[in-house]
Formats: sequence, C-alpha cells, structure tokens
Amino acid sequence: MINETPRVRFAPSPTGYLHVGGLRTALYNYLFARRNKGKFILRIEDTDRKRFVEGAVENLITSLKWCGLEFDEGPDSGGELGPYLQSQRLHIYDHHVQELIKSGHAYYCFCTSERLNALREEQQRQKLPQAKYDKHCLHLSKDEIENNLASGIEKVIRLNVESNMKIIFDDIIRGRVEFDSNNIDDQILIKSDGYPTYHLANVVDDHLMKITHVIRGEEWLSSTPKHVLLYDFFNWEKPQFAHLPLLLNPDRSKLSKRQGDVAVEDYRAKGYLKEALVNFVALLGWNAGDDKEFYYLDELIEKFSLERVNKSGAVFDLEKLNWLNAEHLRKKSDEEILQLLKEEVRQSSFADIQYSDEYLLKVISSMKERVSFVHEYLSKSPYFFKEPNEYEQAAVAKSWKPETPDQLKKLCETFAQLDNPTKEDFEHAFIKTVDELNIGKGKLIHPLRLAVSGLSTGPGMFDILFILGKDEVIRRINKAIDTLKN
RNA sequence: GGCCCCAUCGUCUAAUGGUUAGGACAUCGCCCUUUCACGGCGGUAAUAUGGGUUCGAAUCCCGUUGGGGUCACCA
Repeated sequence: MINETPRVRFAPSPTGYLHVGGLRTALYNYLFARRNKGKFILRIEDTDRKRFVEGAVENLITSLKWCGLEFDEGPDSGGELGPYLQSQRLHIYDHHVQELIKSGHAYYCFCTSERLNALREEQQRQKLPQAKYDKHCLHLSKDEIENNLASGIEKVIRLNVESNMKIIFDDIIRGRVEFDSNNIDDQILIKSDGYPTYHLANVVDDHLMKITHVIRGEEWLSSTPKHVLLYDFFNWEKPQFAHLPLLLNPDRSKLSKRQGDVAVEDYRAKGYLKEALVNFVALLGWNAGDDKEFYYLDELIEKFSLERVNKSGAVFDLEKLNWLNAEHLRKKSDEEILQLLKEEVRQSSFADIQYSDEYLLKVISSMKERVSFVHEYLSKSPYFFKEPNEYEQAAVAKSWKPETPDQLKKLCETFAQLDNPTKEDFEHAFIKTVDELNIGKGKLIHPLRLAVSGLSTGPGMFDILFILGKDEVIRRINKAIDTLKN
C-alpha cells in the first residue's frame, strides 16, 4: 500500500452527456493521478439497461477529451484490467457474488414486487423510521431455494447485512464517518435481469482494477457503508475514500438541469473556452491556499491535493465563469484567437464573405479588451463584418443634429484627399476639419462613430476608420447621411 | 420522517487558538478617456445561534437552528 502507484477512476453512467459535476469529479481524479504519478482510468457504469442511451459513451469521451482530460485506461484506450464497460463484465460479478452466497453474506430473494410494495406500505403505515427488507427469503430452506431456482421464477441476490454493527471508515475529506448497520437495508446486488447494481459492480471492479483511491461525489457517502461491508465480506483491502462536496444550483440544491445548463457540451456550444471551464470547476471546492485564481491545467496538476478540498457544497456561479472566460480569452495570443474567430465566422451569417487574416487580426487587437467570448467579436462589433443598416436610436437622438450631415460631408471631402491613410492620418484630417468648422471634437466624433458603425460604443474611432479603410468609411458616411437626413 | 454530511461577505474562498477577519467575482463610487471596455484607486458586505473549554475562539467540544445528500431490481 505504501509505495503503490495510485490508481483512480472516473466511473460515470452513460446518461448521454458529461455533467459539469461529473467534470469536476473527473478533473479531481485526473489531477490527483497526474500529481502523484498515478493512473487515471475511465470505467463506464452501464448496468442499467433501461437507461441505455445510444452514443452516450462516445459523447462522454468526446467531452472529457475536449477538456483535456486524457485517461490512461478506458473503453477506447485499452489497459490490462479491462474490459472497462461493466456490461461486458457480467460473468465476473456473477462469479464473485457466488462466493458471497457460499459464505452466507448474500442470499437469493424471490419476493415479488407486490410483496415488496405491500411490505413498504405496511412499514410506512406503522411509521417505522425507515423501510427495510424483512429478510424473508434469508430464511428459506435449502429445498425451497433449489426448487425456486429450478423453476426459473424471478430472483435477485441481496446483501445480508447483520444487525447491531458499527461500520466505520475514514474519508480523506470528511474524516471518520460512522454508520449503524441497523440502518442499512439488504441491498440488492444482482437484479432480476442478471445485471449487478452499482454497489456490487463498483466494489468488484475497484478491487480488480486495483483502484487505490475512490474519489467521487458526496451523494455516495450514505451508500459507502454497503461498499465497506462488501470489501470486508470479500476480504479485500479497502481503497481510500474521498467524497467531494456537491455542486449546487443558486438555491443551493444539487446542481440540476432544471435550473440551467449542466452539460459540458452546453457550455462548449455557448462559446466557453475549455481552459476557463476547467479552471472554474477546479476552484469549486478546492484552492491552493493562496490568492491565485487563474490556472492552466498543468499548474493545477502541480498544486492539487485532496487535503485542500473543502467539505461544503459550492454554488455554480456563472458570473465568475464568465469572468474567467474573459481572462483566459485575453491571455491568448492574437494568432490563437484568429483561429477561433475564423471558426466562429465560418459558422455565422458572414460565412460567405472573405476576410483576410490581416484584417481579422486588426479587428482582434482593437476588440480584445472588449470581449469575453469569441462570438462577441461578431455580436459586439458587427460593423467590422458588414456595413450598418440601422443606427442606434438613442445615440441618433443624442448626437445627430441638423447641422451634422453638412459637417460630415466636409469631413468626407477631407478624407477623400488622403492617400492610403493610417490611423494618424485619419486623426489629423479629422482635427483639421473640426478646427475649420470651429467646433469641438466631440461634436463630430459621435456622429461619425454612429455613421460608420451604427453603434455608440466600440474601439477608438480612428482605429475603426483605419481598419475599415478610406473608401468604406466614406461610403458609410454617405449612406448614413442618406438614411438619417429626414 | 430515519440516517449521514455541511455552516466565514450575495457567490467562490483565505485565515488550522492571538489578523483592523484577507482575496476574487458581482455591486457601488472616483480616476483614466472622444464612446465602450481594459486598467488604477476606493466603498458597501461575512464568522447562523446558545452554551462551554481557554488569558484569548471564525478556529476545539456540546446543544439549537438552517441547508444539503440519501433512504430503488438508477447510478
């Protein structure tokens, strides 16, 4: 145990997508493995045939890889201790559960769902503290069991939990946790369809796959005593447990679909950078003990430790995610952003217009401090991609005066004389014009911005003029004069 | 309801017996500025509560309250 290389796993059920809570669990497992030179394993817990979702496993892997979490062993990456799909390990669970039956720690149960329901209702009517199976089938005779088995009636296999036992385990995050076996039900281990339940499968697989640390969500804490019992009954060494605090909705309930996006692919589709998502989710429940909040994955690996994971749940705060996205986006080089922007343009309504890299790079450097998402280059400065067709109402009312058209015409005449103007040339020409007009700069600069961009906000005026170029600027001014003259 | 977990600004968190309880997001104000941002400066804002222990408690113990999780032939 001491010098064993750590082996951890992320064991999601393939429900169709990667939940951000799942991403956080996967990330902590990954960081722990990389930090401690261990192995990170992906195991798919697909033992519920009713919940089978086509393509879910592929989708899960795609999301995980998009985030940069590469696993060492898993369904599509091989490994010595596979298969890594539980549905392909049925014979293994079957083999092990037979041992339990032999040793008396598990037993066949032939109770119908009608009897189980009646039992539960009766227990509720009596206001018993909790509903539990009454161990009816534990007391069946050998012959009865043989006959039932031979007759082929439906059966399950249950865990035989003894009463009056203390079940204690140490959790890395929560410390010592204690349960009373009287509160633990005779959990079904093998379902009537022959598939194992989570409890059996996860213990058998974690043992066989030599998992050293079980790092999972807090929702598993209350079923951990069942797992501890199984390890003891099998006479297996237990892994170390670390139950992570839950990710919460703004109302502090467990993060769920009803209150917003929960799938990694949703955030990806909304334009969040993987660096930001990973950085954000890492900080939900963990910190290095200092004030650093901006991290890349490799820095997280270097700093991560389970000992610094918090105990209490954390609200998934979109505002902070947005801020981190902006931070990560601004830290990228213009060339990196160029690639992202070209992809964004390709998927936009401007797809068939050609913009040169040189042009887009100018747009990027002028807008970089003003956007939080790549798609905002298009939505916040559409005028770099097409001429304005309408003009911001409030700004027109505020700055478009009766004398404005004539002043802008004069400005156009000055611009027209420029030869391949730089930003400074535009500025000088502008100043010369307002001087001749004997008006303040502000008198003309706002209408000019409006005429050229249709909006009242954006990069420096002369940056916009330079990026657009002389001919386009003059064209747009004339169009604005025509449109707004009324 | 039983069992289990948790409890510092609105949110994420730091402070592992001695701090004017710190930082970040958000928010508000000021500066910068032709606009909007970025940036800079500053403000509002927290130890749930009652008892202990201690010279001293956000920190340790107990109770209360509050929140969450879990009680399936789902994971």
